[in-house]
Amino acid sequence: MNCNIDCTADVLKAIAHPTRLRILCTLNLQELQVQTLVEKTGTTQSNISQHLALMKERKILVTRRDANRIFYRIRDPQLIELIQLMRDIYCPRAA
Amino acid sequence: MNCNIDCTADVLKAIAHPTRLRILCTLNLQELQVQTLVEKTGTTQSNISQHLALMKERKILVTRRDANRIFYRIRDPQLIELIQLMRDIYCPRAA
DNA sequence: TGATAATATTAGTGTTTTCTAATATTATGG
DNA sequence: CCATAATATTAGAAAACACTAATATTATCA
Repeated sequence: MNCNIDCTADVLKAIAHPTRLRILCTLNLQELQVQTLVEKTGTTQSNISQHLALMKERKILVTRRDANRIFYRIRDPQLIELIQLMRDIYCPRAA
Repeated sequence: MNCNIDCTADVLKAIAHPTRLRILCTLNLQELQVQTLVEKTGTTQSNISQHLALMKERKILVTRRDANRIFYRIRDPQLIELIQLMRDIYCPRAA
């Protein structure tokens, strides 16, 4: 009956934000550098960097450094399925 | 590539709260009246009522009236599986 | 009908989150 | 070493959220 409530709520909160969801959907199964995510999401570098840090802290994302670039990717690919399932149930596509 | 970002984020946000998650885990597959949820979660009636309303608005919960009691249940049972999967991936049990 | 039980709503306040702007850090190549 | 590119950090203001306390609504039953 223990649902690890606080921890689970914390992780959910970390993905429950439009910009962070957009980052996750953009990443999908590939790894991308910060600059690419900035361009694709249309917000500032600082803003993206903060959202990335938040998700990295919670082990949602992992990084790899290559020279002075940092590549981010989703640690557990199941997360994408989870998000899509949530969308299918609660946000059915219009037209 | 469309993830229905804003809608999905909104639903996720609605479940990403310790009290609301506790309500969902308490409900699980049964229906319960408000008073029962108040007792099991240990917060105030007003507080529970507000959280319930929020989840009902987003179609996460549905209600049934019986006399002057309102019974709440989770609309889509898959949600429970989703939450448990999230917990398994990100919040592995200690001990 | 009037008292009571169950639930919902509202208003206000305190806390948390989010964003922006400025600045710092790290690594590279010339 | 210096200029530059890529990323991270910080501080502060604005917005969103959550809680409490008080009150309203709805339905029952004596």
